[in-house]
Amino acid sequence: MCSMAEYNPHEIEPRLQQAWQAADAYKVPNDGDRPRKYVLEMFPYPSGDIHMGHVSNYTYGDVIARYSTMRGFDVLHPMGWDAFGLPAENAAIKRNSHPAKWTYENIATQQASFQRMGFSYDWDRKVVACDPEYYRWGQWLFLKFWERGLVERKNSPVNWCPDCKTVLANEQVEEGTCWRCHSEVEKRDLTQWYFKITDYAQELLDDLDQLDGWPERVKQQQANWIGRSEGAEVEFEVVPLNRGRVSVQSDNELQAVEAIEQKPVPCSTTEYITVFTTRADTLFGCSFFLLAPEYPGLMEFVEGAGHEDEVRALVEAASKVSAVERAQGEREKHGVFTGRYVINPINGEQVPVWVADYVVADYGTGAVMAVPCGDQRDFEFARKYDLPIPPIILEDDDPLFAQLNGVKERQVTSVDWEAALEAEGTLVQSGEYTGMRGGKGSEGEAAIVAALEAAGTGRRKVEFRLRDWLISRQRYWGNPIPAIHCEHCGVVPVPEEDLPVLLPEDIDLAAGETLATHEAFAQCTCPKCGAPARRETDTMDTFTCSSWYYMRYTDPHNSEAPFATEAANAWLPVDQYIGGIEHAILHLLYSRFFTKVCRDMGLLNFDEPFTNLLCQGMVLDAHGEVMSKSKGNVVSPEDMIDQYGADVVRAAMLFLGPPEKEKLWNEDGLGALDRFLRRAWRVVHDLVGKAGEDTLYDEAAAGKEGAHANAMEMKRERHRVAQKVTADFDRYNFNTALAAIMELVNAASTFLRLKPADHRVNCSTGGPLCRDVAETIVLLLAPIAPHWAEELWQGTLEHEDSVHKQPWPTFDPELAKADEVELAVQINGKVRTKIVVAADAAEDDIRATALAAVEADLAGKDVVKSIVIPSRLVNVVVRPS
RNA sequence: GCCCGGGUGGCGGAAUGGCAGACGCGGAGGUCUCAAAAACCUUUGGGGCGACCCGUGUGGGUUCGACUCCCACCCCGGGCACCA
Repeated sequence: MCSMAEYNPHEIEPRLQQAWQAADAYKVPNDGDRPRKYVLEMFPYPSGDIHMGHVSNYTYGDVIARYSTMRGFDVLHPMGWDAFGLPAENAAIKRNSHPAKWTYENIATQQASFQRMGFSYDWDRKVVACDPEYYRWGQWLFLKFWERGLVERKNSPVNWCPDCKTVLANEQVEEGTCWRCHSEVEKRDLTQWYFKITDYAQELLDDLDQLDGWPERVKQQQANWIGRSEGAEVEFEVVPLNRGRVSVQSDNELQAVEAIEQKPVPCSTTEYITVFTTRADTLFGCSFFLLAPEYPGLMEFVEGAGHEDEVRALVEAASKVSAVERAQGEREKHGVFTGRYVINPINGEQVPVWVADYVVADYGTGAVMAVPCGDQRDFEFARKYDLPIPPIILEDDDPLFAQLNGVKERQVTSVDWEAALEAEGTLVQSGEYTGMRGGKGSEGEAAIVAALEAAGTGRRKVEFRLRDWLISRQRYWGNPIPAIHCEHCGVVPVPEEDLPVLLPEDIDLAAGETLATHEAFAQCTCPKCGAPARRETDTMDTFTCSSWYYMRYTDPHNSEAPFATEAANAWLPVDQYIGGIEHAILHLLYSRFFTKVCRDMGLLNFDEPFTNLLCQGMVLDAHGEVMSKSKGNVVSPEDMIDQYGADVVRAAMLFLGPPEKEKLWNEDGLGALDRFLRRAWRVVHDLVGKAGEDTLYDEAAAGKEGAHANAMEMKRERHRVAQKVTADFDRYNFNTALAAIMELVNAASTFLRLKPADHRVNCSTGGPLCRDVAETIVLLLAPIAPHWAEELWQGTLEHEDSVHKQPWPTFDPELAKADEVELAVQINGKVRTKIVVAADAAEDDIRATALAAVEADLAGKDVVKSIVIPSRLVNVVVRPS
């Protein structure tokens, strides 16, 4: 008997990592003959050292990848870096250095940490987004998108971050602040580049239904963000200024009439203003009409109507409201009358046009028909400015309903309600539609839309909240947009053969130099006419880089195309994607969009990039607080590896709880899992008879009898646990899988202790049961503690090959079952006693045994019935006799 | 306001409608030791000497039986939000 080596991760881990690297252990071919599985974790931003979020995310991915390999798959498990972006640029400016230097240094640091963690990546497929060999294909895709009409350059109000000195996409504004630096964003009118993601809005929404493997909340968030509304657009004819109004009903209108008389009548170019509404059923209740302060051509529209000054003042005031304030929700509404009128197409009524700051300019048409009786916002506005609130929809128990039920013409012109009726109701004072049900998608709505369609003044319309994706950034460290501005030819794409447009390396960012001021970069010739021209100096949003990197991994060295369609279709879609919930909208939505466009280009043959999505919960400190430098509660993965080794860190992370839940990091877990791996290490040694002198057998406690029973129990436990762990791995419950492995180790430990001395000889010289238990423990732990398992497999268990190339342990469900089972016996659902019966006992026998066991409790009661649940319990239902 | 999650011991967390609290942390007691660490053993939801009683956010319901399903409410977390 040789002496047992102590578990020493600090010696084992570096040695095995080198061995794996030397053997290219995790390289996967594109043309393997095993079934394929693509396991992918969201690639990191190289922001510095790795943190606990990385440890969590990539440990899950690694365990799933290793498990999948053992289950017989060729597993694609790559890693790369999302390397463009502002943090690198800011760090470079601060240190008077270059973003590339900072980025590549951090990549080296992170890669070393990942290797120390024992992650099984195919490093041959490493993708770095700021590498020209990668970003040239991002430019190529941009050109292809452009050819397909999915690139647009337009002027509109955009979100500008004054700190980051760049524009932001809608998705990158959080409560009116920049998602990175949380400075307040400003609205600016700028000409920018867009990807027309809205062309895919409907499909992006519909296909969420295909994503059975995605968390419900992520799909919900995307659906919310896309924000589909079914309704109708309705055209309101604009009353020309010179026609004016005949009757005057309010002071506001009186002012309007006076104004018209004083001013020359301009020639109106706008004949109709279109609105979008989901409540066409309430059209008869439209008593005023609203335009957003940012409504295009607003000032021309009000010119000459006598209220220009008020309108201008309101527009100015609205523009000063900060995005943060705007995001704060319910605010006091402000508006002014414009002096103009439009005609309600359903009843020919002229209604006054107001400008109101609660109308959102970039949703629908920026114009709204106001129905104060049916919309709370319009109601509040009408109250504030003393505008009429004609009732056209009522609940049947409304006192007014008795009076207006069936009344088609307007009798009541305004009501004095507390709030609008936004629910369903019956239409009144609504002409021929009176008496119909009103509400979203109601009978009344359908009838009125049909009438508008017949009259040509309205039609069905679907609106989306989703805006086009603003992709241009006024920053250096990004992928240059491959476009050229020519005085003669306009905006021209860079010819494909000229790609990549290389990001110049010589730039002095600290001195304020930008691509726009970098003349050597900006000056070029027009590819169409050859005249001197200027290059586009904006770069692309980094999210364009992360929208297709998972495609590149399938064919990372391709110099002819972003990837070979064959390779991509063979591996993709990603079978298991793993990442943080913070990307629920941004990255996941953009990637879905890219996939659909690439499909339409014929590059891919599937609709959705990620079949299954695991959103891991955040790692918080022991008190549930987010870890941050400012709070000083950040723990360093490197320090933990130094102290305990990677396998302990991995196991401790997994043991915290189920992956999708938030995890409270507790240092005690490291000690616990360190103890466990050491204990399991000793048990494996003991099982195969390599126990040292120091191994403690409790000879006194060892029973003289029952050795056979103990062995049977050990065997049962081995099969039960293998079955349980397999099921837990399949549903990614690694915490309970670990708990089950602990039970197996505990059982083996007990088995060794209780085993009579003469049996010990049998087992300790490699008895088949002990060896099977030892190998099962090692194989079950192999995905979680890869170094620990490899050392035991190749060292203690003396196998040639790697444990990570072994098939996953099998189990026999029959052997996992006990011969005898304990059942609870309940009376009326309360446990009274327990009985032990044969596992395959007949139901009637169980019932008889149970009834006999509780006989004393049944005195004076009638047994109504008894329910037998095999292997669980017997419930005797009684009633007093 | 609308839409998703989630409330279980001192703590992290387990439980296809079937004995609530697996596994681990922490606590208590013990073995070994001159002592300590390590390791190992016993014990540990609350109450009661005890037979027993009470316990999964609250209140109802369905069921032989509910942490689990249904209804209402409270609290916590997240998303959207003046989106017509």
